[in-house]
Amino acid sequence: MGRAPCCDKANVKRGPWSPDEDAKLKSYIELHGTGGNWIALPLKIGLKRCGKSCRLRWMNYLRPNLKRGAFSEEEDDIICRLFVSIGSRWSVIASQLPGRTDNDVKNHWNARLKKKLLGKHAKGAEAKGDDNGGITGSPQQPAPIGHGRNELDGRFYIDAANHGSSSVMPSTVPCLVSPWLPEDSGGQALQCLNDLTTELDEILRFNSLMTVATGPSEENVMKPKPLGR
DNA sequence: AAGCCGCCCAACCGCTCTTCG
DNA sequence: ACGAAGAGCGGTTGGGCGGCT
Repeated sequence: MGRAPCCDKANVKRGPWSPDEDAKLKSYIELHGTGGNWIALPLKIGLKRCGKSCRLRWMNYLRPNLKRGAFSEEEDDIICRLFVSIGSRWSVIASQLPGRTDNDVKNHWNARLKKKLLGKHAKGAEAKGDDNGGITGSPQQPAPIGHGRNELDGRFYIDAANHGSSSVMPSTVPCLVSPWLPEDSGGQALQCLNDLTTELDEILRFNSLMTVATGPSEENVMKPKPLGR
């Protein structure tokens, strides 16, 4: 027996949101908050939408202080660095980019940065005559670092950051990282990766402490340094 | 001008995790 | 301790749009 659906799909509107629906959702949440129950929210407002859909709309589009438009070079660097360190933990990566949502980051990665990364790597591999494409694992999925909830649950990295234990990096990492590093040997790549991982741990630990102490705030977010390319 | 193609973004789907009774 | 419900997350899809032929 499968899991029960979160809402009655027959009686729920799907597809793009109308300005009227946006206005209803926005004004209600600004006045009353979410009440901690997204499933009940559309009923209260009178929207024929799934609670999950409301949450998504609010988080990705209606929420205040969202940054729209093109990603800066600095943001690109941050995304690439974090992706190299923790894989496709978009919510974690987005938390380091004030005003950006996980969906934004994910879309940006899939649309641009992935190609940028793979493009650079392809060039490098070509030059070195790397018949494996230089990437350990699937050529379409080059960054399974620490990703996969069963094998190496993403929370491990957060826990490592919060508790100061060391991180584990699979042997795939140097191949993946190399496009974002200066021309180097494997040893330099590993050293650079270690620095990166340490920095990430510090950042995540810092942000975690600040969030606990003062609540989430843009000022409290510590950002990684731009990549030296 | 029209058709094709690729890019990009909003939204959906299905899964796991967390919380609560 | 256990199960159900809700929340959150990452992967995927579909459609609008602009550029190219």
